[in-house]
Amino acid sequence: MQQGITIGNVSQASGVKVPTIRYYEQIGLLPSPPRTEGNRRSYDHEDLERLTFIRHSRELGFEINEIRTLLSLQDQPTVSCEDADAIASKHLADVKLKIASLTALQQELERMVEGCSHGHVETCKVIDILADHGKCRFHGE
Amino acid sequence: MQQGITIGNVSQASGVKVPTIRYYEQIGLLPSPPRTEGNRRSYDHEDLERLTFIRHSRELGFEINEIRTLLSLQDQPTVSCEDADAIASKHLADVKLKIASLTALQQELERMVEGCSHGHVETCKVIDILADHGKCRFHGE
DNA sequence: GTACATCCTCTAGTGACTAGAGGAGCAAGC
DNA sequence: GCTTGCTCCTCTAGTCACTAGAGGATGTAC
Repeated sequence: MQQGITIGNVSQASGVKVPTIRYYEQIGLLPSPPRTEGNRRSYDHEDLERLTFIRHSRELGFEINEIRTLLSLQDQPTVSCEDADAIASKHLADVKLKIASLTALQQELERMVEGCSHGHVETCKVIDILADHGKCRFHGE
Repeated sequence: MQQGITIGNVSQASGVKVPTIRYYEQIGLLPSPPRTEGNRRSYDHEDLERLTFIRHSRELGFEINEIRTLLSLQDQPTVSCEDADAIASKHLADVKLKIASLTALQQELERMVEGCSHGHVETCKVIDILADHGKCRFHGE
């Protein structure tokens, strides 16, 4: 006789906000749980694990559709994990690119801020660099 | 007798797409240019500079509202550049945080991908780490 | 004159939520 | 039993910075 977990409790336990949980149900990422007599959602331990999986994946920057694939893979333990590996590898490559781009950006911003004369806008390096792309060393993305 | 630049040309020159230029006009980031007899937008060199400023700022990750402030600062050259400096400094701090977070994430993803057995999902590190937050060393953001 | 490119306006869609309205259910204290 | 206050329900609309597409007008090259 296992009684269900309320959405509030599953939210606390998983770290996913209540409206977000309902949103995940709406888009089919989380199965619709049974309801109580009073029409409240009633979750079990498996739902909590699934939500934790989702939250963790989101934290790691995976998109909802990638998570959809990862979740369906998790449900089929005997399948080859090639797909999961591909998703993670692609994601890793993206992250590396982003770090490189942000590092270049950081240098440019530092140059801007350090160059700030703390005087008038006329002589401000911040505005100056933004206005004239030629003075900028950042050409990332 | 200076004749106006078409939206297509100003788009090419600035690197901002045509619909985006119209969008910027709609939200009041770029002033509405005069129109030709045939109702086409007619830009001048100043508009091009402004657009370049916007594009560059967006590339550097500034938000539209920050750009609004930076642009209005640019228009008042005798004002103190404190505000511009504050915006850039805050942005720099954000970027540094993001780099730190992404670097932790990168390590975690590398651990996932390297640990992949290239076998079945059952023994796949990728799925394993996502499912069990305790096995993950990434607690960033 | 006829293709074809470019332009116009307008509405709606994207991703991943978040906010708010308006109402119902439930547990605790009096 | 009754009130208070919390959690829950559904639904719609808003966020950010664009992007896509419909349906039509204008401009230009041959």
